[in-house]
Amino acid sequence: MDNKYLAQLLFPDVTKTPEEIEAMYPERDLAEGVAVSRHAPSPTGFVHLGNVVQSLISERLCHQSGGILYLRIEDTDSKREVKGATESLINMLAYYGIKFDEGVTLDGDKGAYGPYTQSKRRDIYRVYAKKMVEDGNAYPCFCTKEELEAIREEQEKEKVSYGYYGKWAVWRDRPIEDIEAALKAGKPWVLRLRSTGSIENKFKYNDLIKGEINVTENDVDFVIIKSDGIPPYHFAHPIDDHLMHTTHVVRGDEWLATLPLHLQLHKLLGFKPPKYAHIGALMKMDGSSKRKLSTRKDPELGLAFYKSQGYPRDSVREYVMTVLNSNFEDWRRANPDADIDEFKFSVKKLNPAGSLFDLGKLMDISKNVISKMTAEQVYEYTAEWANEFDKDFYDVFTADPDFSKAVLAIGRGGNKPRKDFGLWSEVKGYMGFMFDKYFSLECNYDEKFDRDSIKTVLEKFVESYDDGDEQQVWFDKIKAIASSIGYAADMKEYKANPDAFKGSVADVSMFLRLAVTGKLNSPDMYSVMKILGRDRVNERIKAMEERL
RNA sequence: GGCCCGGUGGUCAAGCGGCUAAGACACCGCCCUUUCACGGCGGUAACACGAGUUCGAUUCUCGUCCGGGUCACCA
Repeated sequence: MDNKYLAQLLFPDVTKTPEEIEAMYPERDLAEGVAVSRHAPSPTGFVHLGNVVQSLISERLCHQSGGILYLRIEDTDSKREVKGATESLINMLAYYGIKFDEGVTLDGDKGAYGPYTQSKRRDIYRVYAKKMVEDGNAYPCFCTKEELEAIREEQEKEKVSYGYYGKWAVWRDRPIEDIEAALKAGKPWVLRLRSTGSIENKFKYNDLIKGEINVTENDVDFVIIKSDGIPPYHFAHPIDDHLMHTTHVVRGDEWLATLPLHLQLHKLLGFKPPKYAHIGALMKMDGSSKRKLSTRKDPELGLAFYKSQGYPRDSVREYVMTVLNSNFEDWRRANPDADIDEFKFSVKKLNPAGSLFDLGKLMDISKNVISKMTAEQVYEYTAEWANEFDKDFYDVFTADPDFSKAVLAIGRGGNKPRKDFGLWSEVKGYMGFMFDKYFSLECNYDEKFDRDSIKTVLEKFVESYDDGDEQQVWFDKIKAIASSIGYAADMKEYKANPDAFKGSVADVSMFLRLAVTGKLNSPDMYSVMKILGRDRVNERIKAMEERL
């Protein structure tokens, strides 16, 4: 068959040559060993934690070596595309601190290797598709969906592996006349790879993460140009990554199965394949078994969820890092204040299996991250979060910034900061009582304390409270009250002989705490009262007296 | 089902032929404490199973089992 003739027949619109395209994508001027990688999601409208994991690995790989990271949008499947998805993708990745050097941005493409959106690269792909035909590496297939289904059914019956290969590849060796006739009849067609591989041939491949893996050559004539004229991922990937000079590809290990195909395509196109790093998928507990995190089934694990729950961006990053590199936590302990990017990330340390996502651990990390922030930072982040997700609280919280910041400053700083919350959404529960609007009694006094004692404590406190008192004076007064009603003023004394007292100064403090904050746990009472001011403190305590 | 990947405590995770098998989270105790916290100390708890190689296997090999992934004109 005359391949040139066939190529012209199939792609009469393609006039450019691969050489001309190549000329538009010159070698990058980078030192040897520098990584160029990309994050290449498809705009399905759902940003997953897996996106952060993947992009973070790529990002470290690139920036640690002084290389380039770019964002490419893989939208070759128009059916799956969701409007506005690209935008939210960009926003979300930016929110979590992934910095791209080039690629798609909110203001269009940035960089000299674009376009970075696959749907805009149709003409480029077709040049290579035409070349594939010219080289005898591809041919048109006019099978209908029904015919393909029939083939599959037959394969199921014969218990052979599925796919368009060997004798099942019915259009692979059709004479040119048949093709011309089908074309003339206006039948839709796809372009298929004329696979040169055989499942008899196995070879070893060295994956950056999985190490040496056994693979079998691909013998399936995969579709490389769909009937809409656009290539599927398999064909767009080698072309894009070659032209954009990608050196490292980080992707989920669901791609492992098609690695032979990708390698084959690179070879046929005359490209040098990038290094692949296949990472295990993030898992989730489903009943009693693990399963891959699914975009369909687990919307609650999308990034939008974390954001709306108020997980600090830095926490998510720290958490992902601990999952990726087990020595990260040790490093963090040794360098508590270092920038996360100073950590030496290593792909070799990546766990080849998928990890189960651990919300509890994330929360712990989050609490630590927040505990290291200044009151100012906590205020800003909380306000930012509340402004989007809890408007009511936002208004109250930001009405008097200094007041809020003063509350947030309690127990902050020093080397043993409080760790009360790990989510911005928890700030309201933590300090809401400081605002009359949210103040309420969340619990009540234990039955074991007699009401008269409580009442006496409250009364005496109001009588003596002066918000100008130094903390020591303030506490001495509380101690005095404790002693006066038979409660131990000194914890040591109380512990030594608990039966000699009705309770301790801790209990007395609790009486006051509940009255003033409505809770059993709260930041330091002295500071709380001082910020609240004498009037409001007395007001609340008196209100409590009346309830008793 | 075929093919591929994986299997250390509840979870994450060190370990690369010889260890009482790290550490972190969670959980449970105790201690510290001028309240609430923070913190400190300690505890429960694991090499899926069976062969083989070896003087010796969590580490190597094989089989079994289990889990996951993939078999599209989706990525």
